[in-house]
Amino acid sequence: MAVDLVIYTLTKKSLQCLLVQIKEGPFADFWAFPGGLVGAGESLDDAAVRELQERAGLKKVYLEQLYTFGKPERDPRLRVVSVSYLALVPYRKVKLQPTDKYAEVRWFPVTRLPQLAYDHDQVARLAMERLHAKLQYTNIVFSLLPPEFTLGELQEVYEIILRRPLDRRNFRKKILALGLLDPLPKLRRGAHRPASLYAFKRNRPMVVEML
Amino acid sequence: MAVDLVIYTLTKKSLQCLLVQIKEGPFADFWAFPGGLVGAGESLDDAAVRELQERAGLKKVYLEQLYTFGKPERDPRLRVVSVSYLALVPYRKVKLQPTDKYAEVRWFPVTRLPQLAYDHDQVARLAMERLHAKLQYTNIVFSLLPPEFTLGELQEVYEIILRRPLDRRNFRKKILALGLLDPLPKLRRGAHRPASLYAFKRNRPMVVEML
DNA sequence: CCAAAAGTGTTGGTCTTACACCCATGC
DNA sequence: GCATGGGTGTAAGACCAACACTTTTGG
Repeated sequence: MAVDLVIYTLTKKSLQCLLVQIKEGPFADFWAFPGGLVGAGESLDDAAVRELQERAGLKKVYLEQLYTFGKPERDPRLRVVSVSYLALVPYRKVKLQPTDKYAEVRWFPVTRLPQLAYDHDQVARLAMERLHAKLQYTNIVFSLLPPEFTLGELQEVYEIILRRPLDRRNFRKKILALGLLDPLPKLRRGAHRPASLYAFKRNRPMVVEML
Repeated sequence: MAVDLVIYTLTKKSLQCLLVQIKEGPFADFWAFPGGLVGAGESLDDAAVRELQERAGLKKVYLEQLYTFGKPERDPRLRVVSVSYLALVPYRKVKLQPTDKYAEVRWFPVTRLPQLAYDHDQVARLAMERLHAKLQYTNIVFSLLPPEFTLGELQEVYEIILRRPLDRRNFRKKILALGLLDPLPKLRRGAHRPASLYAFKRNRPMVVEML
């Protein structure tokens, strides 16, 4: 009984996920999603939270169960049923934890994943599908963003994950009409015209037709 | 490691699910969703298919994984992680299989479920939510219907599961426009004006915006 | 002839999409 | 002054919801 975590974050204008390089066994040197066995007195959710903490030093981020993989042959050594989880973390808060459990731990853009161990290519596909879908009918995008952001940044997140351009005027109209955002009396100043900052009124997952 | 099945069917103008009455242990006499341990060399999906076969004498129906429940205390005797599945079966094809594993096995309308063992009330809630959602954006309704049906019957299925009335003209327009149905050169004759029969062109789950 | 379900179109409102120009700033 | 992203409105078409009468049959 194990959990595996697909941990997504946004950085360098791309969606990335955390992978670990396996040290030993038949999949040595392969990359995989981080995971580990579930403790005897531990719930699945607890195990996922713990794993997230051990890898990224984070608690209290968006975390949901994805799917359970249970083909007997998925791990050639012994039977391991694995419950996969999807996590969304804001890049700024992540502190990758040093560990000798793995040869390496690092972020990969989801468009350039290496070959994955076990059945983790299936996991990767499922996680992306789920993320796509949930982005459109829930507000979970907040968990990838810093507390304050511009509408341009918000739109950029959608464009990166959905891989399609959105019309700026329509996007702003739609999002503002939902009334999920508080306009802040501040501006983000940068190289160009300053942009108003916004914050989510509620940082709690809700189902809302976003697009 | 166990699987539990929420098996839905339609009969007597209501949505019903199959429950079993537990014989022994702390939940003796309680009703629960049928389920059982996963065999050593068996995949989760295979275990679910087997369980469906053992209870309802059915293969090849719609079956999907729902969610995995893994709180250590969910079964007070020993830790059992349970993977729940959702199945949709056409009532006419079901042959409830005799068994002495349970005190009783029978259909309950989903609106009148008894108190359930373990965490099966959660399972019941989740299964209903999933069914509601999937009915609207996939064509899985075909798995609850006989091969030939009238538009009135199809509409009735939606009304029963979604628990809201639909406008007949709009419903027909929408469904026919999707082009998923073949009109058959036959009529269903009954007490009143005969209705044309239809069949799904493809009996394979697909994502389609049905409503 | 009556009850019951089948069948059928139109309209108004809402929602979605497409589209172009000026603005504020840093360099 | 120019390059860059910020900010804004409108019009056409698609889609959706509401609505009532006639037909066909069995009993």
